[in-house]
Amino acid sequence: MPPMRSEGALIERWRSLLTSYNEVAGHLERALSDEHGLTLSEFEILDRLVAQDCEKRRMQDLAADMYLSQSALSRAVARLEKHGLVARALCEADRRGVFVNLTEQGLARHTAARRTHLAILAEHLQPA
Amino acid sequence: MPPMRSEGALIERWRSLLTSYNEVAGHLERALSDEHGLTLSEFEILDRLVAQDCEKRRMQDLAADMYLSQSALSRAVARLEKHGLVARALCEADRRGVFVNLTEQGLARHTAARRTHLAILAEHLQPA
DNA sequence: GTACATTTAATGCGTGTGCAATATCTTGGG
DNA sequence: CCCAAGATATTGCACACGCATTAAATGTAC
Repeated sequence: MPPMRSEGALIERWRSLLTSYNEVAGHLERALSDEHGLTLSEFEILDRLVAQDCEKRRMQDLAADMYLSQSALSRAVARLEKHGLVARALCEADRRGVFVNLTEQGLARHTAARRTHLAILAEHLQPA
Repeated sequence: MPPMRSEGALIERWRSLLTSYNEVAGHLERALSDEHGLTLSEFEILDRLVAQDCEKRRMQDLAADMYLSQSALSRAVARLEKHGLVARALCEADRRGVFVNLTEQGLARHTAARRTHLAILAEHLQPA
């Protein structure tokens, strides 16, 4: 059996994580939605697209370092495309794959939203 | 302007929080649902009911130290009641209020689910 | 005592999510 | 060449959530 003494600490850390996450995520989602019309997931996708190099923009590559399920990612990208922030393109080398490319609008939106993002983090993410 | 040097660290801490949360919450929700038919929120409600003293079981008191919105809490409690795990009772002193009481079944379900909860935390919650 | 504001919980509604099933394409074996 | 197995992305479906609204009870001012 695992040591009993660690259970309390384990739960405490989880509660702390849960509280911190919900505090920050709540404010972040509201702010991103109200000020920029973006879901947190949508912002995270844009954030990865501006950072990653061009070769790594297929759906599966996005999915690989995100927390979203395959279907949620697919729909989030569909929403972004519908609003003109990304463009999907067939991958010619492997026609099963789909490339996701940032548009000018998408880059601009991310740049604007990034300010809000940082402001909310500075305000609500505990320093330790 | 805030110091630029802190921005990177801020984002890094947020990313870390996001990753940890989703890792643990994902496994936790699956396990609680598959093995005990409980949502994470429902388990958290039960968990608070077994811990709090009798005077603090009104909806608003539950809401006070939870991350859920008022409506989400209301519906979660409704689900728990529908499955016989809690019972709602009118508060006679202030007939707007609603008391939430754990049933025998609710206590038993929590006891069982708690094992799963701890096991998942031990397995997926990073030690630091 | 009646009218208005406040508090408390429930409900209508739209939406983002995960799971399972599906569609399309690629790869490997015969 | 063809067909089964695997990989990749999308879609059907049920559901938990938040926001805004509503319903009911309490409190307050006149």
